[in-house]
Amino acid sequence: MISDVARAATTSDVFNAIAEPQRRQMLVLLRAGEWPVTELAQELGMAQPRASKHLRVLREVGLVRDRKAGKQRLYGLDARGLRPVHEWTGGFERFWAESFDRLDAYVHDLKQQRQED
Amino acid sequence: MISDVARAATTSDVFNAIAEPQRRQMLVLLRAGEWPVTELAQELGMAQPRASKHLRVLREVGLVRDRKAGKQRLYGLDARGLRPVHEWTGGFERFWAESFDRLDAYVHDLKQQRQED
DNA sequence: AAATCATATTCCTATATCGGAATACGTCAA
DNA sequence: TTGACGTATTCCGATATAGGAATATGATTT
Repeated sequence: MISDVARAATTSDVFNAIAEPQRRQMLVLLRAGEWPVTELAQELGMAQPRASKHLRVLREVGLVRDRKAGKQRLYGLDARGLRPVHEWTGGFERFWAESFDRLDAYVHDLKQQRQED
Repeated sequence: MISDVARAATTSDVFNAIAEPQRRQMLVLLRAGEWPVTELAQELGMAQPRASKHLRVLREVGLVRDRKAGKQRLYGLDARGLRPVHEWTGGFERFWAESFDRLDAYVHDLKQQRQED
């Protein structure tokens, strides 16, 4: 009996995929073009199996595509999946400008509060 | 001896904080203004402790601020932390337009390849 | 102080992940 | 076929979470 409780969504969505710093680095490198696993690994200073695992996650969420190229396997970027993330955060754009004022007010209130304690 | 290996970064950064769907929903609700925990929980159909835990994560990464309001504690949005995410994904903007073409070509190649197998 | 309402925390369990090491798999060349 | 090279997978171990339930903490009112 496999309980479905505990950890809801997993690495199978883009938000989770890019939550890992090293995977983000990989995506950045891939903007320059296609890379074989080994070179990516070397560039990022990680062992090859580790690179392969991260690439697998990226592939599973569709951020990366691979194709055979002789002995090698070249990984390439498919950035379309990042668009929803960009748009989601974009929905907060007007707030992070606002936040400054609001925050100032907030901090001000806090100080008042402290003095009153 | 606490090994530092295993899971690199944790919930202590924004990317991870927003990797959780429910936390994203919270942030969206918070755009409408400040909310007490209980109402947020109810709106999202989750128990109060759960909401508190998620809010704690959001607070720790700075996406949310709270202030006392009588018996209640009102949570408010501080969207500034989302800006880096927006900008990071924005760095791929020109690629997700491109991707269509590149992908078409890719898929085309794939078909060729399959036929040759 | 006691009761009450609002929120945070703790304890426990199930699972998800990351990393390393070893190894399996695939492909090309001799 | 056998090497050799490039890449993926499997098998650990350690840790990070998420959720639930129960409980502790805070603040307000009577």
